[in-house]
Amino acid sequence: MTEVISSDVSVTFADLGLPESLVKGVANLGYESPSPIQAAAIPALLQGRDVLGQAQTGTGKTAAFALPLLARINVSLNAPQVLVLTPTRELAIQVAEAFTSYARLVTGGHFQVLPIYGGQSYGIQLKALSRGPQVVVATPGRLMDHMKSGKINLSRLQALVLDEADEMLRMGFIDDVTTVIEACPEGRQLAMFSATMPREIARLTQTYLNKPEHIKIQATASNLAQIEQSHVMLKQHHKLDALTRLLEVEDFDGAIIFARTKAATTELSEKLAARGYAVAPLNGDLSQQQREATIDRLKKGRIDLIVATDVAARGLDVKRIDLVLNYDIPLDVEAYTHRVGRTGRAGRTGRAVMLVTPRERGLLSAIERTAGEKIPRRELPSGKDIEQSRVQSFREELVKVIAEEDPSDFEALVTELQAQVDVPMETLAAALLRMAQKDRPLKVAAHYQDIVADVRPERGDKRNPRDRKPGKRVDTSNIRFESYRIEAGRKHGVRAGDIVGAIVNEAGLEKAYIGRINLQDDHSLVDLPEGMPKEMQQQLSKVRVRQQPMRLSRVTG
DNA sequence: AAAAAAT
Repeated sequence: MTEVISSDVSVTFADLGLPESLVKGVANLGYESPSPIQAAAIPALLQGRDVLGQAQTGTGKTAAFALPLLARINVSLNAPQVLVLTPTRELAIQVAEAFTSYARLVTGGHFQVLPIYGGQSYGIQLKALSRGPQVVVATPGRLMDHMKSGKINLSRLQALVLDEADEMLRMGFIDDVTTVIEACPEGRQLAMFSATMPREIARLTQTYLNKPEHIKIQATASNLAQIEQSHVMLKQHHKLDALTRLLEVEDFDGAIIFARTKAATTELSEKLAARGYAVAPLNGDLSQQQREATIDRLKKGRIDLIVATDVAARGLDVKRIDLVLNYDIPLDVEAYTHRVGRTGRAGRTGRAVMLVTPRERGLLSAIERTAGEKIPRRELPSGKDIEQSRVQSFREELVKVIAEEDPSDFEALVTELQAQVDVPMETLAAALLRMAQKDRPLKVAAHYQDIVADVRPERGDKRNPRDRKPGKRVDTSNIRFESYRIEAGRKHGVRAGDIVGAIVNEAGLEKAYIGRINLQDDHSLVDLPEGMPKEMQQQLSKVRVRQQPMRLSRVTG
């Protein structure tokens, strides 16, 4: 096994034995020197050896197999010589595009790469197949369809590649993949690539590979993708509000949000669209046309956000994605690595934030164990953070308008208006600011006030009714549940939708706070009163956990 | 329990 720790940076693609046309081809695409996986895999594949290649996401695995296999293709033979299998349709399209771009300068004969996948009309594929493409990149289902009807001839196949190999050898795929492997000619080369390789599947690879070169690129500071990972611990029903807060504060170009189910992606996408985001869902229930259009729109910047199932977890290479939000924690540990790897492509930096509910703690530690690193916890952005971020983007817009749109036309009108309403310029500007903020208030930070005077214990001790539900029998005999009645009204400046926080000690309720946060549609999250001593904050947050923060939906007084 | 992959 070749364990590469760091590779010689002075190695060039030409040094690896690639023909000149391909060296020029990659140079035209802006690749200067091979990445570690490329440096190790290209020579082995050129020699015709089987390869098991493992390297982090975003480090050029596609080129690591595409370049050497292209080098060995007979361009004047119009029959499939290289076959790549991928777990999703989009990946098949993407890998086919990569092959085409590398081979642009390959001349002599009629070179073609063909993606074969479900959801696309048979007509196009049959016509293209009859022209005898040298490279076929396929998803298993449709490929087998063509194999059964004799529309694809694999007799001249030299090499087969399993992209995302661990996924291709999993339950759902293994039968199809085995069928394809067995249909390939004796002596064909076999290569498997993936960023992840669970132990039980690694064992399985050995039954297919023939004396493989096992290449494993260890993550080092220089080749490890610079992805800043973190998680937030919260309750399920706070997730949507948490997400909108994160999206407001995190500066991003393109982002991908991962949800657990197909239904959740559509639902969440609609909710975000209603909040003004340029967003679309992506899942396997959408038509293939829609799926492709959505990715295209993300690439071209017509949308900035997609909400996806794990259909988009692997391989998807969209350079502008700089933020990955795991709205739901992935159920399988490998998926985490792949989801997060949608950012930080080809040496770029990225961020990944995951929402975790307390009952998912175990999953989080499982992920940390396999990833071999801690995913630090962070707090949610506070109202103050949101306020700062909104003011900042408002300021940027202001500067832009002054620089690019020349607002001097309005200056005379400003003078006139000021004279008419007869207020200082600051007041006028403040009023204009208030009008300009629309549904994203610029003043949002929570303002708390002490309302201890109106807090009275509710008559009698109440058992928490939730713990009395059958099947959830908890011994509550030693726990005293206390309720407090908080009457606050107009005289305290309290309004509907305001939030109550309380500090409780052994003697009972010590202080209650009433506060308001002006975030649109965001009332379920409570910000801690500013300037409170740290230990009091802890008590408050503890109370929040045990007794839901009360929300005054009706105001008396 | 989810999603993916042929129709």
